[in-house]
Amino acid sequence: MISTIDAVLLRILDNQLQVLLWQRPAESEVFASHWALPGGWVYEDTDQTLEEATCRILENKVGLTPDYIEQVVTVGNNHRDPRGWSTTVLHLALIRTSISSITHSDTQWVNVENVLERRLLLPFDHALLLETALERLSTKARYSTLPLYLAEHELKLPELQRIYEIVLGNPLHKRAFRERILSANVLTDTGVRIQGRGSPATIYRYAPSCPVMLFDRMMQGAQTDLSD
Amino acid sequence: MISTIDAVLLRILDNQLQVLLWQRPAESEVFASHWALPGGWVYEDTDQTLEEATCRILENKVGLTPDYIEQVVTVGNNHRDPRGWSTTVLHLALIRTSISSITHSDTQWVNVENVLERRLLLPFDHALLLETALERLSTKARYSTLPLYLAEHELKLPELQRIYEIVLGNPLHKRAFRERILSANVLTDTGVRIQGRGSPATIYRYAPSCPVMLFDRMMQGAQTDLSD
DNA sequence: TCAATAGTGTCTCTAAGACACTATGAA
DNA sequence: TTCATAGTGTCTTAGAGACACTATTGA
Repeated sequence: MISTIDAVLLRILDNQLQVLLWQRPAESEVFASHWALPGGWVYEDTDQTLEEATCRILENKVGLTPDYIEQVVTVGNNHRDPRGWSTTVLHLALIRTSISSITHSDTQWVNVENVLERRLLLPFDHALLLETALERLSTKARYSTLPLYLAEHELKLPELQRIYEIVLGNPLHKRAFRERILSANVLTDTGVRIQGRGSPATIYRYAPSCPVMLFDRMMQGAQTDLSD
Repeated sequence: MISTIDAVLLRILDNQLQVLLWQRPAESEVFASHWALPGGWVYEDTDQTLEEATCRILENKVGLTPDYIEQVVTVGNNHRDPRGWSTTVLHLALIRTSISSITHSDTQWVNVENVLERRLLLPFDHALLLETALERLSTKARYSTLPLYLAEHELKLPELQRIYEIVLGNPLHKRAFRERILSANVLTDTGVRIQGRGSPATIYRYAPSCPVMLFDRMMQGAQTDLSD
């Protein structure tokens, strides 16, 4: 049995979700040189656990250490790989933009839209895997602080709201959003105020190791098109 | 690599959650004749998908076809099986009591408490797997109609409330519970009223194939000890 | 001065929680 | 008649959604 690990590693750039793709080696038996989700085999001799294997693959093949990794689902069947029965453990990984750029040369960040709208075709069932991981992210964004892992350690609330809106695909109410996030008690006011185009914004900080906090209501988002 | 599927199959009897255990063969290399979670290998020649393999294993080894099966997590590491690296895809399965009894002779239903309180020791990491599956069930019970799959197709609302309370481990408010469940529109009033000790209860019916409906608030349960 | 941005005040609405109440029928 | 059980009425509460408002500062 072919047994692999795949990762959907996401970041936010220019108000868009981007996924990291990895170029399959030119000597691959199938889909040679195609751009795919980064993945690899478990090395039973050196990896103690699946989690360890996932970290190793991301560090070695891609060169990144994401702030957050979560197992999404395991897909196994006899048609996803032309070579025969194949199983993959799919992971969702999030990284903040500021540390996302130093990757290996056989990788590139692409807007997820390009894959979703079939402008960029991925091998195997990787498009479906991407969709599954994105669905997990947007579902959790409705009731948790998970998208915080896409933000910098020091951030402005409007920035974080924008991240949520990108992940959810719809606008949010500024008032409700602020109350919600601040009530989770993961952000501390640094006291710094940053001046931009308008009124100065408060800079908050979150602990890199802070847990994902859960709310007990889902956010629906705004019906109207106003986010402020 | 040893790659298996395991299932936590649950039912409710006598106001208790029960899990189905399966006796490992006497000739097993490890944990021979021990009671364990039912599981088995994927047969790449005959199983088309992981889901198919899961159903086959439950039908062949146990003799049951659960109403609901969901993948929970995949656990892989080098210490869960004394023989070496081992991966298992854990599933949560629910079955209604009335069809749960005709099982193979090398199986038995036991109260989950016996495992959780270490009165009954399971081999490998099966106790941990059981806890993981139970946590998934109780988490989902807080915001979905999932526990309906533990109930009969025709049921009284107080019965269903009791099932939720067993799964959640705490009492619920009758008023809020009724509104919630009925608002999900999965139950239809059969018009039948059943008389028991007290006032006659309305019999509702759910479609065997009805989807798990999600609420957008979590149920907290009652602080006080009243459920009616 | 004006436009863009951050942030607050406050009203409504919905569903959960709290609790008392009525209705029914077996023991 | 009593009491266990099913089911309803209605108030409170918390938080999301709606929307208007003030405050600050760069262009």
